[in-house]
Amino acid sequence: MEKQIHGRRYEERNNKPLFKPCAPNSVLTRLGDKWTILVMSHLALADGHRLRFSELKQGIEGITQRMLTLTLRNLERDGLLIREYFPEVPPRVEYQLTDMGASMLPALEGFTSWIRNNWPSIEECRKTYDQR
Amino acid sequence: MEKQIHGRRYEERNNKPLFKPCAPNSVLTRLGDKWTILVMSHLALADGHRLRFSELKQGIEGITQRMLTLTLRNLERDGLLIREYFPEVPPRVEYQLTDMGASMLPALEGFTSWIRNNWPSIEECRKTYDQR
DNA sequence: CCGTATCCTCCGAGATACTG
DNA sequence: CAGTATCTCGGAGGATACGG
Repeated sequence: MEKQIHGRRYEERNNKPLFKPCAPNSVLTRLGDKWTILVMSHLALADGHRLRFSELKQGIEGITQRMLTLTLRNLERDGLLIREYFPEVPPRVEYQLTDMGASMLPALEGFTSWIRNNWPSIEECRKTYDQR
Repeated sequence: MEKQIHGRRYEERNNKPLFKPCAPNSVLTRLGDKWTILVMSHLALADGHRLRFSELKQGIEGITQRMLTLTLRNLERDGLLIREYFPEVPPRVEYQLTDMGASMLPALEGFTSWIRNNWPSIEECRKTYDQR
């Protein structure tokens, strides 16, 4: 029988729960990396108005060309944004969120506010734990 | 001036947004790793009833002693669970979520369901993208 | 039983340089 | 302008062995 706790599926074997790693976790993994949320937030702020590569780069402190490219490619691969290439000289490339991409950050907002509310406590716990 | 989009803070410089990496993102990073959510889910299922190290290990498919230990230590460090050591022979160690820990997965549930709803589409996009 | 100690491999991610 | 191509380093995470 398939059961769930807080949206996480698990099996029951010999009356004991069994949890398994699963692929959809890769979505959380991506969101947890250093740049993904910043890129998506910048695009969300543009709100349908497309942004150029250079605009994104300037709007995200410390990101390198390479990491921006990788982050954008991953998001494109997942269908969260659309890349549009204009073969001009010099070249121009514009990015915008897909509908699915635009729906992602709002869906995350509940948890974002949990983090904001609990962050001071977490930081405090880390300090306490680390001094020993 | 401090502004926000979907709970993400950013600055405004020369009328352009500027996003920066921030420390609270480490919470998402941890949740994105391979084992953290599985460990927390198992503890959440126990619902206040404490679990032994070996119970956790048996209930999470494929986890090694080392990774379970590391995951538990990180969660303890963040104040999300409590570790209780009983100096018996053989030794016994029990774990349970703190109140903050117990509130975490429910806060994440909205986004979990977003993932579940959009996962088929994401998988499809990846396949399409990968064949070229 | 509940870990720690080693060793190893792989990949994320930064720095830097080059190009259509 | 918007990228690749290399190189490098460190840390995540697995396998295995040992210890209180």
